[in-house]
Amino acid sequence: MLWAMHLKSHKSFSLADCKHLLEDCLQSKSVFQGKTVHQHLIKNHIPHGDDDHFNQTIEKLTLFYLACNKVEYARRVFDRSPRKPKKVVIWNLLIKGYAWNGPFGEAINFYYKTLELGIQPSKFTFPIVLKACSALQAIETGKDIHVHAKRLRLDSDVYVSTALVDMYAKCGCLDDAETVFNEMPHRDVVAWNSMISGFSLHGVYYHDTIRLLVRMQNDFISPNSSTIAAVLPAVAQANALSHGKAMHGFCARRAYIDDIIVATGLLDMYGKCQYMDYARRIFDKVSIVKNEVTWSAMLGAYVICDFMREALEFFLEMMRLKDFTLFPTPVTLATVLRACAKLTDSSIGRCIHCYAIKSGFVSDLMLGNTLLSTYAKCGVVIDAKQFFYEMDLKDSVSYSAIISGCVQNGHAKEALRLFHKMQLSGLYPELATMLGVLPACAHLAAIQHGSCSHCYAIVHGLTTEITICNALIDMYAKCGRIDTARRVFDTMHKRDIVSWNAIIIAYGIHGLGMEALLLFDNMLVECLEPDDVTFICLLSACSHSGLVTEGKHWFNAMRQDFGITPRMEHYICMADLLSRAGKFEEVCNFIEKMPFEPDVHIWSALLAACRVHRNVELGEEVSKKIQKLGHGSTGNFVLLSNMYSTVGRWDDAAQIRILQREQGFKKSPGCSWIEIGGVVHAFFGGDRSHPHSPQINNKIDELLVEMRRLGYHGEASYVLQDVEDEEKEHILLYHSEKLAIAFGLLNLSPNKPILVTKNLRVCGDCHTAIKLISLITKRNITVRDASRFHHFKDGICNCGDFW
DNA sequence: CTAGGGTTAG
Repeated sequence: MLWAMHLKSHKSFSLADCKHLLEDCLQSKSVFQGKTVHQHLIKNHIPHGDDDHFNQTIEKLTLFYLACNKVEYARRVFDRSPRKPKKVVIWNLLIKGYAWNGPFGEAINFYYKTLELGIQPSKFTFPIVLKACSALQAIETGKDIHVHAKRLRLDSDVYVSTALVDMYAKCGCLDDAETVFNEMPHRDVVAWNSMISGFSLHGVYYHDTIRLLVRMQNDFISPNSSTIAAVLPAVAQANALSHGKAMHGFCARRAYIDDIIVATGLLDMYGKCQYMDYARRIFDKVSIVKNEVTWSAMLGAYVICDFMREALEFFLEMMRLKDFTLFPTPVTLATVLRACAKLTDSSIGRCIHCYAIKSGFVSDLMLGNTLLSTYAKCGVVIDAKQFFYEMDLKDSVSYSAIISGCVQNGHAKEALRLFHKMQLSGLYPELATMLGVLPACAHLAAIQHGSCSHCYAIVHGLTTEITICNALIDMYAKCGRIDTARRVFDTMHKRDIVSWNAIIIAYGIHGLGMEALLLFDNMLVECLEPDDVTFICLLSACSHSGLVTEGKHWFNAMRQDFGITPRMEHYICMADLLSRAGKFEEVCNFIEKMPFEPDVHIWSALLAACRVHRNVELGEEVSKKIQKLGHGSTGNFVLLSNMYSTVGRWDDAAQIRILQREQGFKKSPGCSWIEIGGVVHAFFGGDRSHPHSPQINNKIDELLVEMRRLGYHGEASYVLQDVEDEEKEHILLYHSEKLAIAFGLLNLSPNKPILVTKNLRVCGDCHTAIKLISLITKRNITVRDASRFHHFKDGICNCGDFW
């Protein structure tokens, strides 16, 4: 009313009018009207009023803008007014505005500005500004402010000291938090809650959290619902079901269960402890209104407990609810996406993506990162990459996700490129980043990148993490440095089952089966329970070293002595072990007695052995079975065709190749690579694209002369094309592994070992040739192929010519 | 109160 009157009369407002108007604005929250009054005040009244008037007016304006959630306007009150208010209450208001809604740095800036102006902070200033410190994890600033509080003797105030405890705890400085906490003259429930939630937040301190909870009760302070809500996530993470149940009982007695936050916490705890029924019962029984967090937690419980169908149905149920106060949030969507990733169903993922776009959530960083990793986990790495490039805000999680996504889908080189890009963009690699980078180095056998990553991990204190060491063991082993892998293993102060599995298979792929068995014995001596993966590692190690008796023994023992039922993978290892050893009758019996239908991998293992042992009849039979299963793969066509060529049945070999082409299977080209000076050089068969190609070919010709003298003639059977023998030798000479080795001989000093990596299995002719090259050049040559390491030395390969 | 990236085997 007043407002309209004045607008019509074109009269200017008096100071009293302004105050009235501001009250009015505070009620209606009309920013526009408030701004008009603000401008008027600056023009006409603020410069002339006395201090009291000035302070009152500024306080009202600030309050008004903050009530409208307009911190930036509130700030303008300060910036534009001709003098600065001297009352700390007013400054506290603005600091509070920033400390609650950000940008948090401004809260700290304004705090220091009050100091500059000689205004003494009050006991209300400290809790506010400390909140901003914890939001920014600005521990140094927090400590500085702690000193100020001490100087003013405000640090013993219960509000201030609780805020200090909270700040230290949230910044991870639990020792400092506890010191302040212990020095408090008396502690109320809020102080206890700050301390407890600090420990609870950093999930690793579960026992300290519980210890505090007990201490709290000894102090005759009873936990309230906030205490329980703070502790439950830690209980959930620690999978401490018995504690969780006790808390459930406690909550029921105190009727805390009617608090939706507590109920959600309990539900989530049961879900994470795999107690689906209890979780659902809480969800159904809750008498108060459930919010979107409760729904998301329930959805998460379904996903964790592996009830995927139910999870998706539950999500649809939530979408169908005709409740306009309940919508899926980014967290809900991220949880459904986890279900998609587990189901490897990218089509549902795409639907969620669409929904996210429609509801304006795509720019949510957490959701974006989940979406990105879902695409990668579903194997559609192209979509993952596209989404990654289109994200306008990326953090280290985004990079970690795309790096792992690339590695898991076989794009290791791309992963290293992205890692480099990440560093250029000023983001710091974290634990999870390195857990993506190290497997990339392992895949590429890029030892220089690998050891650089190792250095990075040491400098950043990551080598205390078991997971990092496990990845390092694998990386060194796959880069041919079995000794370094062992050193990492030996110097770990704590090992888990993955560490043992990694080192066992490391020896396995290097053809050191006896060492692998010895390590397995050590593991049993240390009273560590082997798991199903351990036996896959062990059996595969036996297979690579032809340890048939030992393999059979442990295969039987795993069920009888360790209570582990063999999975398909274990049967595949056994089929591989027996057939490599040429025990065809035994392997056929073994397959017949399997408790499930043999899959394509079983037959592939057998087919590969048929080629090595030239067992054509069985090979043909096996190949028919593979065809029947409809799982023909390029590798199997190649094996069969190679087998026919080996025995000189060229027509049949050609027939298979035609069939392969008809069915649309392309042989992936053989590719070998070698890392020199941190650069990975890759070669394809007959490749002349490398700048040093002439020198490489000269080197091969030079070697050929000596190899011929030692009786080498190209093993024509390894050439797929039906061409003249002389030409065959020519094709064989420029196989990718030979090119890479020649390049290594040219570029590495004689005392350095040569490591070449190949994407497929090494070809038989190359195997013979490399043995001779190791003899002629007196060099140790290592070739890592798709399944294992071949160490060539003095004309012998440690695989014993079986691979 | 719910929530993103992650080591071993085939």
